[in-house]
Amino acid sequence: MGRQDRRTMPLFPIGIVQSLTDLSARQIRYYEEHGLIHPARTGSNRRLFSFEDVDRLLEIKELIDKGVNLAGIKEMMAQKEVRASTLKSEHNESENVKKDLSDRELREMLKQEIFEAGRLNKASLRQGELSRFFH
Amino acid sequence: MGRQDRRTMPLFPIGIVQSLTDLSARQIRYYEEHGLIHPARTGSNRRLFSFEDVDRLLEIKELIDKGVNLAGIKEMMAQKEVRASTLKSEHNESENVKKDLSDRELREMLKQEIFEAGRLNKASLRQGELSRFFH
DNA sequence: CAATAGATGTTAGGTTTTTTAACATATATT
DNA sequence: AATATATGTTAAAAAACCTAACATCTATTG
Repeated sequence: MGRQDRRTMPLFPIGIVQSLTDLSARQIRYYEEHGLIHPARTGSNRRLFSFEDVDRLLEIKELIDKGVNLAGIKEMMAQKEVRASTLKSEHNESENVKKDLSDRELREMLKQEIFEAGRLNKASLRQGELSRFFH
Repeated sequence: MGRQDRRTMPLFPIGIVQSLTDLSARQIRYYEEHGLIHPARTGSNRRLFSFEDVDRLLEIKELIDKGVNLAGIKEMMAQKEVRASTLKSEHNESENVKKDLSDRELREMLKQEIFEAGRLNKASLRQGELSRFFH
């Protein structure tokens, strides 16, 4: 939960996001207009982007560079969403299993999870996604 | 090196830092004026704060809340600096030692380092420092 | 080929944020 | 009582951001 908050916490105004993604403000707003991203807003209507938003923009940019049009990108994002929630529900199943384990086993699994987190972190640096880069 | 860049990369305008730290802009600028933080500037002279800067501000805030005055905080920061560079040079020594190890040993140490990174991460969540929170 | 749709650039006018500098205030120290 | 410290408040200018409109370029389609 905490980790999700961090990925989705609104932090960056559009200017920072421009320099982070090398996209123009026009492009960023256009992608929002077409539902590819959903940045938060401040009380005074400024856009505020999370790490997750910036990640999505970087993915969008890559696909744009490959010649994929917005419809295609939208579709790919949607499919990715499906895959993610599938994985999540699978993960939840294994979480339920955990409920029946002994303390010792739990501690062992926790150690392993922390280790895996670190390992994944390292591995993901290669694919240039920002929030992973920053986590 | 990459990790250092991430901690020190200028990302946040002062407005975000205000909401992140619950300090007033006046306070933040005053602390800069007195050398407690050194935020970067954009080409157009706006302050841009890194995770490290925000961390420092959170530390400053804690000390302020404890009644420490700026001179005291400055001193504590300086001492902390000394401790950090001591640790760093110690770390460098152990890095030098590594140069003479076998591949197998190197791989083992790397695993251990990654694990430690994860462990430290967890532990530090309690003390409310932002960049650790986000790493 | 002409018309249309998609993606981005550019411009204009208005609002918000940030900056520095100055002055005000409250509290602690001398 | 005077001074120093820390912060608030205000003003004016510069920069960033907002929406909306119009322009341009490219690809597709009739």
